[in-house]
Amino acid sequence: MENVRVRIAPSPTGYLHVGTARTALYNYLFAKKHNGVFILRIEDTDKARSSDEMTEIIQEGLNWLGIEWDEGPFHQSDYFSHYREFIPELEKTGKVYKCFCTKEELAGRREQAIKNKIAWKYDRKCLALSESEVKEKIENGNSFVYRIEIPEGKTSFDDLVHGNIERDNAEIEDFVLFRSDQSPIYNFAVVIDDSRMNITHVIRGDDHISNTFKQIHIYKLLNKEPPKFGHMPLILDENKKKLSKRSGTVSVLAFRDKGLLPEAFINFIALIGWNPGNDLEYFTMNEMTELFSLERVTKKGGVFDTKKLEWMNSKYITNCDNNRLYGLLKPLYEKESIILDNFEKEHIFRIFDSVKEKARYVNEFPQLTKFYFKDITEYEEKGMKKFINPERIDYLKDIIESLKGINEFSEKAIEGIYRDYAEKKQLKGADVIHPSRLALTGSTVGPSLFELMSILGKEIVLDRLTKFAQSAI
RNA sequence: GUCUCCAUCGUCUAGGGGUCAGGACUCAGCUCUUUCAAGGCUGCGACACGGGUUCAAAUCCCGUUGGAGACGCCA
Repeated sequence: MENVRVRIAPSPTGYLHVGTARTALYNYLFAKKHNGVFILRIEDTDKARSSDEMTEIIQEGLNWLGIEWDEGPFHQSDYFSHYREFIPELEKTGKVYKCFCTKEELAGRREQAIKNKIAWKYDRKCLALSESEVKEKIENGNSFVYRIEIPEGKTSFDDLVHGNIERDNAEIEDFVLFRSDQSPIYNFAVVIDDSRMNITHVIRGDDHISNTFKQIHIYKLLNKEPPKFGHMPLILDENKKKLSKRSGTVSVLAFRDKGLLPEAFINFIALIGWNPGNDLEYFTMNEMTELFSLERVTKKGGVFDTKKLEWMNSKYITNCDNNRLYGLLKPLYEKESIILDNFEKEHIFRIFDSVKEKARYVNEFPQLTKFYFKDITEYEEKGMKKFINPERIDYLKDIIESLKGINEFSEKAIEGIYRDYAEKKQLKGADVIHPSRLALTGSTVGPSLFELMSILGKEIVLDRLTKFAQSAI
């Protein structure tokens, strides 16, 4: 494939939508795969709803995900005054006409049609206007929009994922091209932009299929060659509805803030609506680029399964480099008044390693590892009832004495003490381990006891254990 | 309502005339184990329905049903 040029054209609505992110990903992958160009274009025709800040948020989201664009961001609004330059050319075709129907009139007739159970479509009232009538209305200062006259026949295109899609033109209304203020309507602006930017493949969501028919008519009117179109299945919520704000979290950045790793998110989202054709489902962006093809995009809408996303994230966390985690987690720990820089990096890394495979979200780390940094003030009640009794406190006291004798406070040495003691006293390991865990972490769950003791260090361990033994009962 | 798209375990999906219909997430159980996870193993679990074509249909065709999307001077 030559000179592939693709784009995403999000409208800046305040956040980067999950669906937009996946569209961006597929476009990006497609471009990379074919050594093409991926363009970011901000669809900010609707001035009232757009701002620079929103545009930045979109870029921030894309950056976070590692989706890089080659050109842009371009702003549709920068080109705003140019669209109307097409009006004379359009009028010359004779396939565009002025419509003087007001919004109110239209709304009334539409309502009536619905009442009569007739499918509403613009009724071409103004197409019937004579030249003099048009002139008169203009002179009277009536405002008008431009509509396209859709010819009879059928419109079809060869969709890259669905195959041939056809629609009777009778189903397509004479839609508006320019508003009464001469600003272009979305479909027109898109065609002009895509055409100007030499977009070769328009890869977007299924919800644009009906727009595609309209856009094809605009291409025809302008005598331009339309690009290839590929419509991919929508991402659905748990109710199988198109993923929307109502569905819950749809903002990509919100997932970041929740503690997701971008690779996990990308990996997960790629798999809704595409697969490499084998059992592989854990891969990097580069691997994905190799594997990707439009032919393997599925047709059925896919549900966004948070459980699977969490599983994916936990896998990525387990494999995440400690240095990177450190950077990610530093601010999170600071919120808990824990300053990571006050400790040896090696020490911190051991702490990370001890909980890595438990975390589903990066943000869980501070809570999971709090006991390493702070004294224990509260002990889990259930655990106290279950594991603590006078006898066990006596065991603990014995163990404290033995622990004192260790020079190198290693996992192995510590385990030796516990095992020997349990054996000597004919106890189960659990009888001595659980109370210690409780004393050291305040909890019944956590990393391996011997590992966490070794990380904690002899001094703190003896201190906490002793305090506990003295005050627990 | 009209048009368009879609239809394999609860979810993501593989398979596209002959398969024990495979994998992953979830869930359950077992195992490992000092706990929780992780890991390993096992299990539950699907071709929407009805016709056709064919020796043979989850797979091809038609229909039905179901679901979704689009129907703005929004994008």
